[in-house]
Parts: sequence; structure tokens; C-alpha cells
Amino acid sequence: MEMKQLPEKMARMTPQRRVILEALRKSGNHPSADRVYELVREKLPHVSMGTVYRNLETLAEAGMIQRLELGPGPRHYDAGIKEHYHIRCLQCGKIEDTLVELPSGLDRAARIKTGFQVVGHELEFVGYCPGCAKNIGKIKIK
Amino acid sequence: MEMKQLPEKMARMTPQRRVILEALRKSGNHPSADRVYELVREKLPHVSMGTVYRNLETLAEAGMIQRLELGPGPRHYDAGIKEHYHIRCLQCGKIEDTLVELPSGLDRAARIKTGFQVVGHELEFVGYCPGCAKNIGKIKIK
DNA sequence: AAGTTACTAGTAATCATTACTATCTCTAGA
DNA sequence: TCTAGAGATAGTAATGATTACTAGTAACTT
Repeated sequence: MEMKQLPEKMARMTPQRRVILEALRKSGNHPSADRVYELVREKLPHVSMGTVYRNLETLAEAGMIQRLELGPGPRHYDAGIKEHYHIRCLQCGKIEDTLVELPSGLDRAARIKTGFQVVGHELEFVGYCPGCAKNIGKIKIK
Repeated sequence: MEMKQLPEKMARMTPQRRVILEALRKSGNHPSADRVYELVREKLPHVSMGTVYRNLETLAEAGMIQRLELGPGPRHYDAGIKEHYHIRCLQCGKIEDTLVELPSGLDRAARIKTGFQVVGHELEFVGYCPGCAKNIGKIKIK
């Protein structure tokens, strides 16, 4: 009896789920659920927002994608699953990867300091992307 | 002509603003706006949610408190303004400080890697607090 | 084929936050 | 001291993001 090796929480790889995952992978960026929805609708015009949210959640729990809880506004998703960090533009909201490395043993240090059973960490840089940095100062509010 | 040295964005220290700041300082924890609202209402029963949000925002812009954009759910606020990091319990949502130190020059490294003008960073550990860790595994979903 | 479970579209409800409006209160200048 | 205008407030409405619900569909198991 052969069994597909799908992660626990995921019993089936449905067409919707597959298209959602592909959309995320192809988007390159770090899209919000809303953006993924737009992309998926090009292939599956009748997909519902709920399906997109549910599957992004399921894929994240299965460890196939990453949920990013960065800054204000909507949650973002990332098709890359190996550890890396992000930087967010305070002006335009763009999110990019950074390849900065943190010292190993950081989680262990946090465990020792806090007594928590540490599962991981998330690091976000904030600043202004090159495009926006150029215009800062020129912008007058109001 | 004497002038009170209030931060730019903040023309006056109103009673509401003062009570909000005190509530945050006394709470010790890292309360959400909702929790601050509860605390403030003990002193000012007629305060409005909008006033709480507006002032937390104003105080944060003035650099007198910190906004924390951590994990899912509501935003949290922190009366401490010197740099430190946080750890969040995945089970109960509790947020605590950690005294873990990061290497200096991290922001500079991020700037070089990304080309962004880096303003700062936020680091969050996630895991299970001692109380919840004890019960993990005992909990059966459904 | 029948029963069971996972999943879906469509929609409603909820939660967190922001925006709006009329009113009030400081402050500065005439 | 009176007054105009900016800043702030309470109360409420609106928005945006996410989750929950419902009835129906598709796939797997025996």
C-alpha cells in the first residue's frame, strides 16, 4: 500500500492548493493573501478568498511556505523556507530578503534568559528602499 | 519666553495622554491598545478607544514608547524605549522581554546587502512559555 | 456503491484599527 | 480680557484583514 508523503495537516494536494503554491513561488516577492488571490484568479477565476487564506495557512503549517508577520497591514507569505530575514520600506511597504547572518546559538541564549522553550525567531529590518530614500525630504506632508 | 520641551508631534500633554502613558508604564507587560483602554478607564471612565489609539500612536512617534508589531493579533505597546527584544508564547500569546544581545553593525550589514537606508530592526523569538510548555502534548485538539 | 472525510465557493461575522464629526479646551495675540 | 484658531476629545461610523459558517462537491475506503 503506497502512500504519498504529504505533510501531516495536508491530506490532499488539490488543484486550488497547487495553483496557490505555484502563484506564491512565481510571484517572487512576498505577496499578501490579497495579491495571491489576484494571481490565482487568473487560473481559477472562481476561487474564493477563504480558500486562499485556508491554504496559505495549511501550507505554512506543513512547513512548505513561510508566514510573515511584518509591520502593520496585511500578513505576507514567502515561498522560501530556509531561514532568512526581511527588510521593509517604511514609505512604500516593499519587502525584500536580506542575507544577513545572525550568530548561531541565539535561540538557545533566548531560552536560557527567558525559560521559554524557544521554537525560532523572526528578524525584520526597517528603513527606506533606494527609490523612496531618494525622495525622502522632498516629500512635504499636507 | 519659556517653552515646554515636548517632542515635535506633541503640542500638549493632556490629562488623557498622561494617564495613557502612566497606564502603559505601570502595566509592566506589553499590553495591546485594548488592554490600555481598560486600564485607562479606571481613571477616566469616559475615555474613548480612539483617544487611546491616537495617543499611543503619538507617543510612539515622539519616541516615548515603542510600538510592537509582533505575530498575529493586535499590536502591542512597550513603555521601555531602549533597544531590547521580545519573546512570544505561541500558546497563550504572552510577550516578555529578552536580554539577548545582537552583534553591533547589523543594521549596517543590512544596508550593504540591500541598498536600503536602514533605520532599525525588530527581533522576536517565538516559543512556549514555561507554563504552557508543561502542558504541550497533554493538550488534545478537539 | 455507500459512507466518510477533506475540501471548496460564497457569504456572513468578527476583530483591530482608522476616519469622521461635533464639541471642547488650551494658547497667543489684539 | 476677549477672541480666533489649532489641538484634542468622545462618540460613532467605516474600513481592512481575517476567520467562521453553510451547503454542496470531490476523493478515498471498504
